Amino acid sequence: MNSRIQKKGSCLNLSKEPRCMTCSLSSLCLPLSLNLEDIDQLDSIIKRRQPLKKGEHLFRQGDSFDSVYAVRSGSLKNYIMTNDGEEQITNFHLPSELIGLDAIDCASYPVSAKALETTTVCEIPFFRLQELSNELPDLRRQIFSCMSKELRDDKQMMLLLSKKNAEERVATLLTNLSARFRRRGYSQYTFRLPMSRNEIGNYLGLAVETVSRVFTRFQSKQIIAVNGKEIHITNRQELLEVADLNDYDIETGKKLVAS
Amino acid sequence: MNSRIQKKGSCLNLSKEPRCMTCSLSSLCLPLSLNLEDIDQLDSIIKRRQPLKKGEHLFRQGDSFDSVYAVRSGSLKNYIMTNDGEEQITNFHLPSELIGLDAIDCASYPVSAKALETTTVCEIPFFRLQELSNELPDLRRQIFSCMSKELRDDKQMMLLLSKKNAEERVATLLTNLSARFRRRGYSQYTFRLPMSRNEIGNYLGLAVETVSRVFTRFQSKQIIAVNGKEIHITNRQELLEVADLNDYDIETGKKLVAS
DNA sequence: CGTACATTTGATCCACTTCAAACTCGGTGG
DNA sequence: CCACCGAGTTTGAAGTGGATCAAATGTACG
Repeated sequence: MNSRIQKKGSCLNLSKEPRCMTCSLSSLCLPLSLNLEDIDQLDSIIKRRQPLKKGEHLFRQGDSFDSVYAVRSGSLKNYIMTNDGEEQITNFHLPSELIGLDAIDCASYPVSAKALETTTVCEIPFFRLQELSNELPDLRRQIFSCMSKELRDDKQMMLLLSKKNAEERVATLLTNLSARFRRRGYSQYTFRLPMSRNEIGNYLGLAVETVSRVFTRFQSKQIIAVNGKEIHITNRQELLEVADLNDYDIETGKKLVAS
Repeated sequence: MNSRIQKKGSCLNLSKEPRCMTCSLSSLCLPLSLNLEDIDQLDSIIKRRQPLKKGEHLFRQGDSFDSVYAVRSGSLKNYIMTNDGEEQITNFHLPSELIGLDAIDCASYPVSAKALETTTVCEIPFFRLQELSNELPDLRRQIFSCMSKELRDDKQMMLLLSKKNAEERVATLLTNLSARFRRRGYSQYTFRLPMSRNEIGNYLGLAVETVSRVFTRFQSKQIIAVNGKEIHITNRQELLEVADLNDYDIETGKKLVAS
């Protein structure tokens, strides 16, 4: 049995001196198409951090910007503040995902990042990443690529917030999380939500109560099984259909959403 | 009277061989902190295009990606399609603004871009921009900067769609357009909306009728004066307040939006 | 094992949507 | 020159999805 057999997702490199090359996330983090030599260089600039406890901030809106982060384990939320102190969650981050790219031309972070659970991250000092990216076109391309993907995700989020009803929103989130867990090597059918119902509602532009009711409705329709934060997707096909374009009520055939 | 006196906004360089250095938008477009030598190089890769007529596409979702564009005059909308053929407008673009950065790591454009009126653009072939940005760290930084700004704007849009009511949404859009016109050298108080009420509603996640009603309400409150697409901002202060956090009804003191 | 907090469930309310119809305005052809 | 057309816009009236309010239930944790 060789090291290739290790279960994905459970093989985080937790040694004292972790290195990008041996990190189990390397194929995901920064999805790097760098050659090994380049990875060595990237490795040399990455700083490890003490794990964050649930509720701790990685950084706050307004903090001076100096690093991008890659999530190694756990999860975080990004949020911005309205003038009257409400928060609006703009993203959730799971392992292998990058945080802080939207600050790249700023003196300070435009959003806050807070741990949803115990979380470890790799810190990538930006000024050094930038120096290094001057020499490595592939690395540069990867950074562009990450930002560009985030832009596209944002547009999808606008569509969701602007056009989708409550069921479609929740179904879209579950579908999305499922795909991300899968990509990390976890089950796409059974997973644990790292965020509270409140945070789901905040993110999706819904009241907590509505999120809860949709979960209940999905359960009675046998689409998912819910136990607290544990989710099991029972009928993936149906969930996908609800997420994408459930314009007509299945029972009545009546139109639910305007054109 | 010297050339400095020209009215800003009406001094677009329309000669046969326009150059970035002499373009009146140069201080805005790509907000370039490049030195003159660099500008010459940028200039050499920019292609000019036939003006687009109202309703024509600059590119469509799915078209192969090869250029970013800077708007020289006129305006465009970006939109994505839902599975059932509805459109969701994700952005409006006024002169000096860049289009297409969200495609940077894609083979094809993830959104469509359509002219709202007669529109001229500068085409910047991306492969050449990328080549050139390899040599010019400042240019590279500007591209990052533009993408990063768009990311931040997107988060604000999510907040709008998720938390703001109809009046706040419309006020936010007007405030935003006002600032952008101002930045281009036009009046921040009097301007012409390049988009229809329908497009405003689509963008803001509201029904056309709601947009129209808010306009009427703002007029009766003396916040703006509307004549078709012509907008005059009568009470800027009030408009800003409505845009930012009008949580309580001015008349009744009753809470309008949940916390 | 009890207190605080998260989630669920029920009942009511309301901002916005939907449906319907009138109106405005630029263009166009008789 | 004006009647007419169609698209865009406004206005009115009614309906509804989700928010809000209220309260019960479930759950984590010191």
